[in-house]
Amino acid sequence: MTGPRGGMLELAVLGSLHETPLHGYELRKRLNTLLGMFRAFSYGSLYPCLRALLNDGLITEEEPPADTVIGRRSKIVYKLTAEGKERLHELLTQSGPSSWEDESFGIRFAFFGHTEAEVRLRILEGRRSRLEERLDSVRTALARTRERLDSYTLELQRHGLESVEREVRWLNELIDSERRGATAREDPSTTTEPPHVVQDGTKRADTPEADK
Amino acid sequence: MTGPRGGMLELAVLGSLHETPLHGYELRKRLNTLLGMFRAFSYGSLYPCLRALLNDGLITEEEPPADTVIGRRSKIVYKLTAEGKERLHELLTQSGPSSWEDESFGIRFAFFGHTEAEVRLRILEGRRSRLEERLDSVRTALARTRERLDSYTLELQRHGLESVEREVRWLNELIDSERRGATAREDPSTTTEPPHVVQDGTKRADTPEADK
DNA sequence: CGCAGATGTATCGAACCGATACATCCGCAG
DNA sequence: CTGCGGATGTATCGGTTCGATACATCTGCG
Repeated sequence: MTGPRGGMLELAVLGSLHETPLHGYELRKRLNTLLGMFRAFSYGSLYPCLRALLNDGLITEEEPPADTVIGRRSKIVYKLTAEGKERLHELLTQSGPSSWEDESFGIRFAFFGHTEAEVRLRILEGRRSRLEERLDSVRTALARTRERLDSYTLELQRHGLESVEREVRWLNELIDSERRGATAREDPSTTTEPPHVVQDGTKRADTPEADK
Repeated sequence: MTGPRGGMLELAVLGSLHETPLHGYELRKRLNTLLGMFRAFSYGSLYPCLRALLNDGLITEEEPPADTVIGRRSKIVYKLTAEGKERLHELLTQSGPSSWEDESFGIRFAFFGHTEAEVRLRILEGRRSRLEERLDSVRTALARTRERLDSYTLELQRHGLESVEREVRWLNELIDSERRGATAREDPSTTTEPPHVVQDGTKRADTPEADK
């Protein structure tokens, strides 16, 4: 009812504004830098989202400094409200299937610094089983139709599989790293320190509740 | 006005139906197998697209065999019309910026077997410069904000960069391969032979036609 | 028999993109 | 000083696709 606010943009915006107040243009740049190669939001979604968040009282326009010329209004700087912070915390606590899909995972990961260790682990494992599930289905489909595909299609499959296998290895390292760092100490006061990434080959632990 | 037909689904559907007539359900499976890990269309886009294509006369419902029970109508098998083939050829000839974006490239590549060598090369090179452009912008942005990012964000950036660099290397190999094979001989009559694509070790020659 | 799971067709709202349109600010060449 | 191009900045519109859902049929199996 209140506008476009079910997607990942909400988290992305609230998460960004949590650091410091920003206006739309800057917000977009920050966001797309933050997400690197994973995602790039456009104004076509950003501005409607800002309006909806404003409308719901999760963000407000920041007061301009008093020395501003009266009739002038150019930048519109947004900042989080108390309700916005609450909502952000709520979003960062969740770890449903919507956290480890392709479009969402990068965003969740980008805010791992503000996410509880337990949630981080669930998301990483969820992402991993999602990918392994996909690997399975593609591999079996490939085995059944092997000789019917032309070389280009085959090459596409091969590259795709390799890429995903690579991401799974990456996730394994991250999960190992999380587990090692997790039980070490319990200090919720400081901003959660990421346990630095170490490498190891194939690790296989069971995963929490795959799909649906 | 004719419905959802500007996207990649049109090419995907026409390209798939070019091989053999199919009904929706099977079409989707074929498509998602074809595209491997790159993409997965849903019914929510597939059926509207089929309706639009039908509406435009690019595909038709295939006549059921005469021995079908009268009142029964379950599967709806679609096949390409002459106009559809024409349109497909038109789509396969184009090579605009829309060919090398993330969502489109995989689909274009999947049908390289039916694409002219020159077009293939343009698409591969377009994709490559698109990715390099992105690498540049992320790398410079990273250099400017290096110390402001937490470890998780940094790790995300690192992984993203590595993935894209990997894809660029892949493209380089493909482009080399295309160029080598291109000037070798000139035979437009036969279905375009892919120039020596990387082979994979696993041979699985059995499994005689289990699918229907 | 009955029922679970694959097959099969279909729709709706929500999310997001790409293009586009403007307006303002600022450095700098003429 | 002027004007002009490019970055900054706000905003919308149409169109594509997803995710969830609904429902009907066919098929193997205990």
